[in-house]
Amino acid sequence: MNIKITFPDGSIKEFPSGIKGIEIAQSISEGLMRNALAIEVNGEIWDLSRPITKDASIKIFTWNDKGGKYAFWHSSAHLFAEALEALYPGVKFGIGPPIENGFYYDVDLEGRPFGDEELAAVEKKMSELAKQNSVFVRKDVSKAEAIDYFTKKGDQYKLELIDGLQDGSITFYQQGNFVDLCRGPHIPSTAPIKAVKLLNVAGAYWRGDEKNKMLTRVYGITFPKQKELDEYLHMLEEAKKRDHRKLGKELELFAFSEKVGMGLPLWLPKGTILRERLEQFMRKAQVKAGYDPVVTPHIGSKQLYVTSGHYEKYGKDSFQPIHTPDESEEFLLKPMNCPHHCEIYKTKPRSYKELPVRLAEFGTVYRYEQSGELHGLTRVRGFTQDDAHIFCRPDQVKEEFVKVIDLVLLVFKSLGFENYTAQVSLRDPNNKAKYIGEDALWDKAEREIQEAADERGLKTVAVLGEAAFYGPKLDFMVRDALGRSWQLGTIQVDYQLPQRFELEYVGSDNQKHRPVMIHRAPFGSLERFIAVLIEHCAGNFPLWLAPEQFAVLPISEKFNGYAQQVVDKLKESDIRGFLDDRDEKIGRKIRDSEVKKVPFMLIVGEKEAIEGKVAVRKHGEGDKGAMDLSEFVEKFQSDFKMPVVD
RNA sequence: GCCGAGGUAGCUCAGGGGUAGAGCAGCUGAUUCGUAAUCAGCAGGUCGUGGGUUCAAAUCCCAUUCUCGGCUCCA
Repeated sequence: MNIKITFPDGSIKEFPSGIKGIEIAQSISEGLMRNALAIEVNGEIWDLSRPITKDASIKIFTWNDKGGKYAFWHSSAHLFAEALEALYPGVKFGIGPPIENGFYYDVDLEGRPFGDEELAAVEKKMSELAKQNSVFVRKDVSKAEAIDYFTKKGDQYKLELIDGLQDGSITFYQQGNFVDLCRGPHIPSTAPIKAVKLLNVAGAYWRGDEKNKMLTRVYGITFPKQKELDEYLHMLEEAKKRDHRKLGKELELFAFSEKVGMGLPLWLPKGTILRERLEQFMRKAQVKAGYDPVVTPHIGSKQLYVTSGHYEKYGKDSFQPIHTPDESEEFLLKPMNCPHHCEIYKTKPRSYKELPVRLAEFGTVYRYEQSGELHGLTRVRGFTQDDAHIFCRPDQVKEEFVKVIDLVLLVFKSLGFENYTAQVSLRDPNNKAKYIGEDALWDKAEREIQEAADERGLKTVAVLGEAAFYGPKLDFMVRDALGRSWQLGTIQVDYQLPQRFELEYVGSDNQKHRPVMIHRAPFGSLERFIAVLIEHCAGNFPLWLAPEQFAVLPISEKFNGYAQQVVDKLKESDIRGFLDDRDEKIGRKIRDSEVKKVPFMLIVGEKEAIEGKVAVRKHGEGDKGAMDLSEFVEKFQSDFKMPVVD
């Protein structure tokens, strides 16, 4: 009996029933057969050795496909497990999935030490085993068989996994002496795994629950060619050079001090310029968008946060209350600006005619983050949000939300953030106790967010369990140099705080109504935004943001006088820079400014002094030739200016 | 908070029981120079902190703190 196989290009061929993926690959070309790693059959990824018995649409995966890489790395995880078991008999295995770059395996070494030396030994064993070209064999097993096997082996983690599986849908995979509970798919054999690197060891709670035992997670990556591994490792090295913590130190943007306290950044003069430029940019954009700036204190009475619900939710895990000499008073460092803004809203009766009221503040907030969470500027304990709260009528929610989306997109566009993900952060439906408020309002808010995103044609990804405790969010996620994803901009619809603070407005019907609040921060926090910005531009900031836009470099001390005039004139035009009047050769001065990533170097010597010119050199590009100072200013004027805010 | 690895001069790093090292940065002097490092000299550290072992500790042990990689968390 024949079956119909549909190829990705839409063509259909007939094959005998029971044909294997690898045979289909062979029928196309010998080359494809050699490179094939897995096959997609009707949307499911299969082993190449699994017989296909029904009509199917197929796609053959090679190393160039994500599906192919996943199968490759999944098989590599098994190879790792095989090597580990060979060296550490009795080791117990958790889960070992492929990930975006490589794979990991969670293992229980029962206290046996596992460091760099052990890593290297396992790595070596993996390469040895790979060369044996063991075939990955898939085997259907009954639940009883599966339980029996792992009971004998004494692996309680696998037994726990089997417990959650349906009888009849359980498969084992074996290569060499190693058998694993696994749904697959796998590559045909271990031979293609030519280059192996175990990257690091970390702790990970079994099943991601901190109440469970912590297992040892080993991260690794493999490639079909050594060269590809070398390139990957080189790429990692390059990414590390863009790490904002490294550049922040080198470019003197910010610092941390043990004495000040962990997670409390100190902004150095150059970093402060950067920060203030971004702040000015946002202030301008917000004035145009109808926001009113406000300022509120850094602390607030405990009662404020009891009202908002933050105290109940985070009180124990926050900085603890500040006490006054009169013991009856308690104040909290503000972890949020919204309660303060609610109180501003309440300072007078509001009419439906004046809504929406948009209150904006660069509010510095303090949150007690767990010590292990702190990470450069991306996760800190004191940071400044470009916060604002929009108080509007229910019929204005969508329109206001869309306007905020536009503002976030303007920010991202102005700073060249093109690779963001718009994430709709929803409630975890299985854990509603984590959230406050009625279902109906949550559903409404979630619907409004999705509609607003759709209206702007945003491609969104919905993620359950990521909502704030008072409402769903639209989060804009951006990756850092090492591919870690961070939340920057965020927009939230909130029906809860207006209730808790009993916010009201008088409608056209002369009745009291409850406004809706939209929380929003396009940058998110200046700290995190700047961290990601640094990594995006590798410290080469857009000219309008650069802390130092130019350096004037005299050829020798004889021209320091003229050089100073140049500096003064540029400063008059609000262009930032400095004079390098050190007794050094020009090559040295250029090098130092290049290393500091100063956008423009203006070199002045005898010729320039006589002609009243500057020799312009652009960072990373080189000599642009001599020109009048006014010509220089004019030529790059648009770059010096802050992006136009529409 | 949890698991693991680290902390030596301002920075990057060597040294792993026997008098604290290098390069860069800094300071002083010489040099006055044309597009990515001029030369010479000087100075700089209770080896994260606190205990312990030892005749002797940067080095070995314990505790603590901070940093790094993950996990959990993230208003």
